[in-house]
Amino acid sequence: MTKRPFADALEKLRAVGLRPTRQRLALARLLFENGDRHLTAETLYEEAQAAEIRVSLATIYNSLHQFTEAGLLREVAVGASRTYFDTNVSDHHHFYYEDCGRLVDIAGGDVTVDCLTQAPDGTEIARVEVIIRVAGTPAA
Amino acid sequence: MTKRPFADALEKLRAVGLRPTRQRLALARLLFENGDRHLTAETLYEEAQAAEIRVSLATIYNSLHQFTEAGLLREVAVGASRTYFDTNVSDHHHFYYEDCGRLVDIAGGDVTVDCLTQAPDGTEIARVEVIIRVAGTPAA
DNA sequence: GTGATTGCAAATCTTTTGCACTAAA
DNA sequence: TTTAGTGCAAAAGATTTGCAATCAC
Repeated sequence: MTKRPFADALEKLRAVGLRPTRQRLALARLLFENGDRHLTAETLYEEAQAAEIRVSLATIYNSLHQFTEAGLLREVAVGASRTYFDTNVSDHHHFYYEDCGRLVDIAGGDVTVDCLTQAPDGTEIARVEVIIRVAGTPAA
Repeated sequence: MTKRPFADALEKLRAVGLRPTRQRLALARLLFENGDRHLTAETLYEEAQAAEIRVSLATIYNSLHQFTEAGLLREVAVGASRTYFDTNVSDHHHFYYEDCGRLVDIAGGDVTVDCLTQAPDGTEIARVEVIIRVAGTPAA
């Protein structure tokens, strides 16, 4: 990590043109100071409460979407029950542990996808998403 | 298709041990008589109403899940807004048109996935799901 | 008959929205 | 000051649940 957590979060927000409010700064620190993470709005909300950060659930949702739009987060679609956000925005894929609902990154280079079928005219590929669904729970 | 739609639906339900009620038979016919389809509970409900089939939304949900558990349908996770069900249960993947929300099958053989990372001990791969997200709307 | 299935309406859960209040520039 | 951002509480949308009525066997 870094030794200037506050300054880093500030810079991160400024870089994408988001006004660095108290809430956004605090959430950015929770999100980005602890390496690659996968979390839901509810998870982040609980973390914020545990850290005594005063922020509403509505603001959590707002921030998650703004961060995503700004490219600081990525949405991962695993199912219809809730939305996961990934702090790792580099090109990579996921294991999804169906029994515990956990997501685990697979490094981008470790998965190769070859598709013989073209996207139709007038369209272009936005992203290729691979989810490897796993039964059972990882030891970790 | 076939020339015995009713008998086929009946057989399909019997084969998986689901009691062939009026509702399940009618839904099975809607689902399986028209080739490969991707639909949501709401979509199927509207179709049923259009076809003058008396069935409640709760029963639609029940049936979709029972059919899925029985292996007659497959759930496709594209996002958190709603659940899609696919009548094609063979090994294949999907294009997802983000602008119109449509799913299109990609034949199983047309996508190759190579993963160098193993699933952890004590777990096993249930399914590999590839979704190619496409911006724009297909001509069709 | 008897247990499975259905329909309805209410409940639940996640996410969004409207709007008055607060804070950043 | 001026505009963007926040919190609250209500609304919305998808799905589930409880339970009495109905149906398949």
